[in-house]
Order: sequence, then C-alpha cells, then structure tokens
Amino acid sequence: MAAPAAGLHETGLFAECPDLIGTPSAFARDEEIFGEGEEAEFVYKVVSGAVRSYKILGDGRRQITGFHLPGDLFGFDPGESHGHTAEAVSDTRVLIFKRRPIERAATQRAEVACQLWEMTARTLRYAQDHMLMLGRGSAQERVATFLMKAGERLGGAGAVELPMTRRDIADYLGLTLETVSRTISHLEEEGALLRAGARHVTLRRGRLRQLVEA
Amino acid sequence: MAAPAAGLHETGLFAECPDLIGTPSAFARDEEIFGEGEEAEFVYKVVSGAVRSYKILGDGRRQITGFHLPGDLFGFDPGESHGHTAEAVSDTRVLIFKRRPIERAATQRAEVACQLWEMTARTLRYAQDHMLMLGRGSAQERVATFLMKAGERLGGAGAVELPMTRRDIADYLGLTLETVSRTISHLEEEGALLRAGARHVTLRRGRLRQLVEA
DNA sequence: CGGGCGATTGAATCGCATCAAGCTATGTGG
DNA sequence: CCACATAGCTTGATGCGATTCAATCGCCCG
Repeated sequence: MAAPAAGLHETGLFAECPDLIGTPSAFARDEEIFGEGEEAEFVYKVVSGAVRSYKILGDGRRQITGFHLPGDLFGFDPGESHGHTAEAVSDTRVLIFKRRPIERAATQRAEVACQLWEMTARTLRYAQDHMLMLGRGSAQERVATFLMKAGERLGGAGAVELPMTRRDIADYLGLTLETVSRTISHLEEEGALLRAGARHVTLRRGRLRQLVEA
Repeated sequence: MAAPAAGLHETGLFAECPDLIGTPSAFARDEEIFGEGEEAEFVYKVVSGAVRSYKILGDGRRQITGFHLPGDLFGFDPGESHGHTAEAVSDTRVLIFKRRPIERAATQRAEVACQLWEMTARTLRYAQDHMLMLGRGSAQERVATFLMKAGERLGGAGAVELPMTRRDIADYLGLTLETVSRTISHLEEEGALLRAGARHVTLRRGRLRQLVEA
C-alpha cells in the first residue's frame, strides 16, 4: 500500500546507537508533523496510528505519496529539507530521532550507510510500483490493489480497519473521493469485499485478484 | 525529465576503484539492455544516445519510469534482480560495470555507501515528483513539464532534439501517443513552442511556464 | 523515387470528474 | 437519553477530457 521504510529497527541500527533513543511524542488527527520545505532536523517512527506524506500542487491538488503505519520510519528524505508534508491521519504516537547523529554515523560506519541506502531503495521500489498504478491503472485496479496491499499490512484474516478517509485514499490513488466510493460499492456488488461501516471492510482476496488481473 | 542518477562519476567513486574501469558496449535502437527480473549483475553508464527504463502490466500497458541520458547511471536498483526492463531509445553507447565490486566497496567504505545512498535518494525524489504529475496533472501540464525538463537536460538555448518517439513520451506521462501529439500541436498554437520535424522543438520557456502554472 | 514507420488530425465513445442531493454515523448539548 | 449538528460517505445526473478507432500526412531511409 504505502512506503513502509521499516527495517532500521529490525536490523538494529537504532540499537547500535545508544544516544539515539527516540523521544516519544503524539499528534492529534490532522495535525502537521512537518511541512514541505522545512529543515529536516528529525526522523520519525510510527508507534501507533497512521501518517500521510504528501505533496501539493499550487491550487490545492494533493498527491499523497505514502501512508506510514506502526513500525515505519518516515521523514528521512535525504537532503537538507523535507520534500513532503506529513500529517497524522488519526491520533498518532511516534518516536522522534535527531537526524544529524544518524547521518554522522553513516559517514563513519559503512554498515549504517548501507542500511540507510537499503531503506531508501525500498521506498524507491514502492514509489515506482505506485507510478505504474498512477500512470496506467484503471480506477478499479487502483482501488483493488490499494485494498489488497492495505489488507496485507493492516489486516489479519481479511478484516481491514482503514485509518484514512475516502479523500485520503483518493489523493493517494490519483482519483476523486466519489470515484473511490463508487468503486468500493462496485467491488462489493461483485462480491470482492463486504463493508461494515465505511472504514471496516472484509476482503475476498481471490475475487479481488481476479478483478485486477482480468 | 527523467531520473538522472548521475553523480557517481563526478564524485569520483569510479576513480577510486581502479578495477572498475567500465567496459564500453553499444546497443542498437530498441535493443534490450536488461530485462525485468533478470539477475542484476551489471550497472550501466550512458556515454551517448538514450535509454528508457520501464515496467509492464500484464496486458502490455507500459509505464516508463525514466529516461537515461549521457552521463546518467542506470540499472542500479538495489536488490538481487532488476526491477525494470531497459532498452536503447536510439543507438546508444554505454560503459558497463560489475555490480559486485561496487557493493563490496560499499560495505567497507562508508563514503562509497553514502554516495550510493545519495544517488538512490536523488532517483527517489525524481520518482516522487513524477508521481505528482501522474496522479494530479492534466495532459497539458504533463507534456509542458516534460518538455521543459527535457529542454533543461538536452537543449541549449531552447532548441531541443528529442530522442524518443511520441509513444515513449506517452508511456512516460501516462497518456496515449495521440494525446501527446495533440497537446504538442496545441502548445504550438498557443505560441509555447515551434516544431521543425516531430523530434525537433524550440521552446518558449516563459510561455510554457505560464501554461503550467495557470 | 517509393515504401514504411511515426506523427498528425478527425470523429465517436467512454471513464472519471464535477455538481448536487441525501444518507449515516458520531458526538454534543439540552 | 434523545434531538440535533456535523463530518464523512454514498448515490445520482451531467459534462468534459482523454482514449479509441480510423484516415491521412510527411519525413526518413533504402
């Protein structure tokens, strides 16, 4: 679904930098965590909740480039300033890390730099897959693919609790919220999912995959 | 326009790896350089000509993720296998480097790893800007932006010699070749450019920028 | 000079956007 | 505890921009 950018934790980068205990912090729904163009002083790791990263196009058109879920690291666009704005999708708790010590460690320890490289590379692969959807996918393909990927990350057996609104999904997929809503209704008619309230869906993965590949 | 991914040369990574003198090689127009899924044994640097990297969606729909021009490095998607297919847009000369020694150097020398990280990060920024176009731009915005970026990379004063076909441009921008053609005609009517043969255009940058921002 | 591929242009169609009501949860104050 | 307000979602009607299908056109190369 999104650009996880996890892995630092698991691979122990943070464990190996004793000074880099993250500072816990919390953001309310829709609160800005950082803005595009601001100096990139911190890096963030989601503990609970969800975060959206997006770019804006002058007149307000918004493209969400990724959602960040618990375990994901975000805000580490290399460069002096943030290339995105990040906001809490729902009430969210994060750990905050200073960016400088991490970058300093990277200049001295090759394995740290390699892990950062690997992390950025993973984000790049997600971005390129997403480009394929945005450039070439129909509305149905985009929504079905989104739900399947969301299901893998959020769901257990098939029940998925979506933290984001229809507008967020639309801005992630390059559609309007009406089209997302209609498409989900259509998928339900086709037997590809069941809704229980707008945010709670149960996926029929096989059926969904059929519709995407057909 | 594309995902340059240059920088390794200028920053001397290759100079510092005496074993890594690139092997010259040449590809004819439309010849495949490597295919998606193949083992990623080599990295390539464009000497002359142009290269397209793309992904394919089952039924033949193609999304070009970037064009590579002289000086650009490509094929360095980290991971064991290539995530793209690469083909020569026109007759193209490249330098070929073995990937292994570079990665080995990265695991030992932090500054090498940092350069690779930086390179991937630059590609990621291009990909994310492109996502904004694909998700939210009109045909006119996409084509005008493409031409301006192509002009910066290929053109001197304003005369641009496009190495790729309308279909290539369309598959890069998520449009059809007819729409690209029509849009270029329309831009010419608007006084934003002059054509001298399909591949040769002279841009009026100020006028183009007006149309994109309006 | 002729063949052919790529580009342009035209006409009809379609998918998604836009505009516009309702609907349904959730939460708040009386 | 219920009425009401509100934000988010769904559904419907209509329009538009891009695609699709179909002819030419024109440039380049043999």
